[in-house]
Formats: sequence, structure tokens, C-alpha cells
Amino acid sequence: MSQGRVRRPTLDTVAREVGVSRATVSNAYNRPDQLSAALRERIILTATRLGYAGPDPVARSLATRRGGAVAFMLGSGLSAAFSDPALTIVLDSLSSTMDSGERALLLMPGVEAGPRPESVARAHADIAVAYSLPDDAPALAEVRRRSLPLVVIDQPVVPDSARVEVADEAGATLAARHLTALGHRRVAILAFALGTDGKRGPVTPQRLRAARFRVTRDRVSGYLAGLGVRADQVPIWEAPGCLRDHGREGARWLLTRDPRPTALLCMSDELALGAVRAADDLGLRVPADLSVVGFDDTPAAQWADPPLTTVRQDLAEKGRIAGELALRLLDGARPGPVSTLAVTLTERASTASA
Amino acid sequence: MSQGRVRRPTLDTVAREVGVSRATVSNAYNRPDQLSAALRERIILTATRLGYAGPDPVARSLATRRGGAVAFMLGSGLSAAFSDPALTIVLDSLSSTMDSGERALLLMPGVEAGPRPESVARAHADIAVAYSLPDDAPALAEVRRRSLPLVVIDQPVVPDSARVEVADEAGATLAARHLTALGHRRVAILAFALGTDGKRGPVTPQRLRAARFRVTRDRVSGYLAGLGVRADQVPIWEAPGCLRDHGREGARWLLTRDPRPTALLCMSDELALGAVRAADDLGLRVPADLSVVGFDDTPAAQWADPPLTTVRQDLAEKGRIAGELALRLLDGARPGPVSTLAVTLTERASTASA
DNA sequence: TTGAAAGCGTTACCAG
DNA sequence: CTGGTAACGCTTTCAA
Repeated sequence: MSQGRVRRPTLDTVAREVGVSRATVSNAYNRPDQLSAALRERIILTATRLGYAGPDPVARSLATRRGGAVAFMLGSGLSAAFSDPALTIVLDSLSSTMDSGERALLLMPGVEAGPRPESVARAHADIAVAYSLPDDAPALAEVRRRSLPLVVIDQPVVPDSARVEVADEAGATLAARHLTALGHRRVAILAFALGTDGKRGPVTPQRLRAARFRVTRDRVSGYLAGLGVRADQVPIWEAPGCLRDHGREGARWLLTRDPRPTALLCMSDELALGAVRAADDLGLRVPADLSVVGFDDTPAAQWADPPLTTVRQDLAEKGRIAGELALRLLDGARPGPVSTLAVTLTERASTASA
Repeated sequence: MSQGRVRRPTLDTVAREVGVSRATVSNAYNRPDQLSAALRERIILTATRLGYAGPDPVARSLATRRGGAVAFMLGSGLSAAFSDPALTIVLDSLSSTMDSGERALLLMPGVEAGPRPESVARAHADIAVAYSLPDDAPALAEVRRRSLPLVVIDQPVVPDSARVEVADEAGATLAARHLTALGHRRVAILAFALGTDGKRGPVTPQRLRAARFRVTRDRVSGYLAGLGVRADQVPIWEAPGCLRDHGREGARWLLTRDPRPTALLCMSDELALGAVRAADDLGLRVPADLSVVGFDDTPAAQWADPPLTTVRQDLAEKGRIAGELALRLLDGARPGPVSTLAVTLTERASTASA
């Protein structure tokens, strides 16, 4: 049984043993219809006896010029990424859309501004999918250098890439209008990161202008438009991420300003859920003392107590579309115009009249 | 700028253009110290001008005999997997342990009994990590066929693999003893899946004997030992997974038995949290009317209301060890004996005297 | 239905 | 420090 340092058998070994050519053995594995069933069986049998495990995936890729994986580039580490239900839904939907069994999913976690370019350079992937990266993510430059087809989800805007986004600005406006219609005049914003430096805190107009994330920029614009105010007229907190704890922390600050806001616009449901928790910490009732609006409409939003008023986007659809764009690019198609998914406002119990 | 159908430049193209050999160009990329800085610069410059993106990762892998990825095999689909905080922690810790920037993470989601063997056959990976798969997962047979080094986390027991587990039986016993010490006599068990058929419901001793998951078997044994009863003397519910909703559903059933249990032993914190929710649905107070014990001690356990009494295992450490085992295997080492992590009981507020 | 030969793009070894 | 030459293991025409 001990194979020791014996050289691994190859197609050639099997071919020689059976007494046929390499091509025939290759066909035995890849095109069973190209040879007689009997011969094929003899080949497979011999292969098994010799301990040949089937065509080497790497060698096969070199010959076919297909890497067989899709590189999924994240803007954060794995644990943060997986704590984000929105990402989870999109990734799941993307992977099941593309899953032909032929393609694997190469996860490229990031630090700060996305995956390291060296990782991208070495990836055995023939397409890349970027999930919500900052404008100048180095990984994207590397994707370009390699001329890998690219699908961008949400952000940033990359020339020559296939893109799927949601109507961020419109959605944010919807949320803000909802609050003003309810009579809220003191509204604060709980925002995603503006930079990749991990900073958190109140946002200055200057930092806002230098923002490196399109989504954050657009949503802030939308909020301000819906509110009918300028950036310096409303408290904005920059959270370093989109998770619940980030929301709790930011809301704690926003809710201890004077005058205290009567409503919070949050860029994700998780952020909003954190805000509800912070309100709770401070003895504020939602929605009696504080209205909270989320973004995404993840499952948690409707399960929450109180159920969250939020801007609904179809996350699964976003993943599906991204997958289909990827498939099309892989098929040689040129990237088309951006697909923008519509959003709607889902009114639940976390908002009430001022 | 249009490259049209022009053949992609290769190492050779660059070498010819610069007037050096292929080897030298290769060295320019991989061993800068093997040539003069001037020559190297000239090479890189020409490469850029020609639009050469650097050594092709697949070709390089063929030559170096290194695939450059670790295949992480899951027992469930992506969305279920990422909803499990325990998996998330382990995976994050594993990936940061192994991350030399050289290696990528190939995610192999499963359906029912793990990844499809064909996916494993095609994966450009030089090592596989199995996360909590059933005893006879087909993917494992494929790993063996390919003679890929294998690290198994939790289960199953695979000959010739490096393994890291936790003291499941001991932990379960700890949990059960805690309850009996508190005077509980009517205790029920909320268990993981026993089969890969997605079934849920009360467990028969027969199904228990046929269980295909070591962890489930061992924990049930541990619970029974700690309780000092036989399998047919205690209600056991088989949940199809380890998530919160599964727990809620199972607990709803267990808590409507007559006589109603005064305590629940749950195989994961998520399951336990679902059980707390079910108790809440039924108007039962935890721990006044019902004691609940979890397993894992994920962050959610201490955040919960009430904070969860649970069997603590060091998930991050488990991931780290798995990563180190993988590194060692990659280095040519033979698998050693199984590493079993100790567990402790963390008493919090979800348990009280009967 | 089968086989021969020409790649696929690199790295590794060894001589100079 | 540089270059020749031989792998690496497979797929794919094209002819027979």
C-alpha cells in the first residue's frame, strides 16, 4: 500500500499500461462518447488499479485556458463579512446562480481597502466579482492588469466592468421623506464608512466630500435631499462598518446630542437594529420616543422588535443578476449598461409621528 | 488600445523582446536577486509596455506543483453556513492562520451530505479541510482518491487525516450534570441532525443508533450519561441544522409535551437561543420556568437575555489549530494524533434550580 | 474509434 | 548573473 516517494501516475502512465494513446485516455474521462464503452471501462479500471486519480485539475486548466473559479473580492475580513446578512444573501444567491459544478468560489477577504493585489495576481480565477469595494481598491487595478472580466456589485464604478447596483440615492430619499412626512424635524444619520481608515465619529462636510464609497455618498445625498437640508445642518455619524455593534455605538452618540434627534436614518438594517438597542440602553422607546429607519430589509428587519421600517432592496435578486452578468462575461460578452435595482419603502412599526 | 483577438503576451514574448531567455524573465518576477537591478527594470518595463500581466498563475502552478488554494468543505449551503456563528469564527481564524498571501480559500458549499465529489475533483487545491461532515460524505472519498492531505474539523473520523475536535461527550456530560445538580428531573434534548435527509422530529432509539454524525452521537451519549438515563427515557428532538429557527421549532414541540420539561439541553447556542424564543412564545420565563443550556459559547450567548449558561469551546483556537495542522501537512508532515480541545461549563443566567 | 503531434505558459536544474 | 533544456500533465486538432 505504501506508495512511498513513487512518482504519481499520469495520463501517460495509464495510456502506456492500457496500450492506447494519451488522447484516448483523456477522452475516457472527458468524452465518453468518443470511444467504445468496453475500452473506456478497461481504461478506468486500469487507472484505478494504478492509483490514477483522474486528470490533474491544474494541468487541465492550463490546456483548456480555464481557471475554473470565480474570485469573490470582499472589503473586509471573513468574520465581519459573514456577520453581514446582506452580504451573505447576495453571496449565496450568486453562488447558486453560477454553480454548474464546474466553477468554484474563491474567497478573497480584504483588509481595509479590499483584497491584497498579490492575492489577486495569483488567483486561479477567470473572473472577478467585487463586492462593495472603495473607489480606488488596489485589487481592482490588479484585476485590470490581468484583464480579468469583472462584475461589480454596488461599488465602485469601474470602467469596462459589468455592474449591478440599487437605487441608493432614491431609496435614501424615500426614507427621509417618510420621516419628514411624519413631522420629524430633528433627524440624524447613521452612515457607513467614508474612508478605509477605520475611523468612526461625527462627519465633517470635508470628510464627506472626500468619501471613497459611492454608496455612502449617494445615500447621504439622498437623505439630505429628502430632508431638504445641507450636510452641515444634520448630525451624521460615520460607523466603521455596517454591523449591529457599529450602530449601537453611533446611535449612543447621536442620541446624546442636544437637542436629541427624534428620528434616525440608518444605512443598513443591522446598523438600525444596533440603534434600537442603543435607544433601549438610554431608556428611549421606539417608536414613541425615537423613529428608526433601516436599509436593505433583511430577514432580521421584520423579525425585530419592533419590526423595522426600512428601504427594501432585493438582495437575492442582486446576487442572481451579478451571477448572470458573470456568466455572460465568461461567455465573452461585453459588459452592458449598469443594472439598477429599484427600492421601495417598507413601513413597519419602528417609525411614528414626531 | 483595442487588443482585439491578439494573442496574449507570455513570458516568451517578453524574453524575445528584451533579448534574454525565458528563465531570466521568470527570475525577474520570482527571484529579483538573481539578476541585476537594471536588467530587471528593463524587463518589467518591457513587460508593461507589451501588456504582459506577469506569470500566469495556472501555468506557474503546473510547474511548481502547487495549487495554491485550500478547499474548505462545508456540510451546508452558503447561507446556512454563514448564519452559523461558530462556523464563521472557525473559518475566520483558520483563514488568518494560513494566510500567507500565497494561499487562497476555495469555498465548497455542500448540499445535504457535503460538497459534490465532482467539485472536489476539479478543485485547484492542494489540501482540503472538512468542516463537520457526515461519516460517509462522498467528498471525502474524492479527497482520498486524489490523495489530497486532509484536515478534519469536528467530524467525521477519517483515517490518515489530521483532526481537531472538542471533548463533545465530556462537555455534554458537564451540561447535564449541571442540570441534575440543580434538581432538574424532567430534561429534554435539542439535538443536531442525525442524518443527511433533512428530517426533523422526535428521535427514536433506532434512528439514534444509525446516526451519521459523530458529534451528535457523542453529545447525546454525554447528555444521557450526565443525566443517568437511557435514550428512551428522555425526549430528544432532532433539528435539521444548528440555527436559531431550528431551535425555536424543536423547543416548541418539546415544551408542549406532557409533562413539560423543566430544562433543555441544546447542542448549540443558536439552538438554545431559539429555544429561549420558543419559551417566550409560550409564556414561559427563563430561567424561572425553564432552564436552558447551550453549547459553544459564541458571542451571542453572553449577549443574550438572559445570558446563556453554556458549554464553552474555544472556536478561534479550533480554527487556529486546524490551520496549523494544514500548514504542517502541506509541509509534508504525517498526520499526528487527534487534537482534542477541552471544554468548560460557563454558568450564566439561563439556568436555575428546578 | 483511435493516435500522433503540437501546444498551454511556467519553473527548475545545470552549465557557463 | 545568464541561458538552454527539460519537465509539468493535459487537451485538441487533424489524419488515419
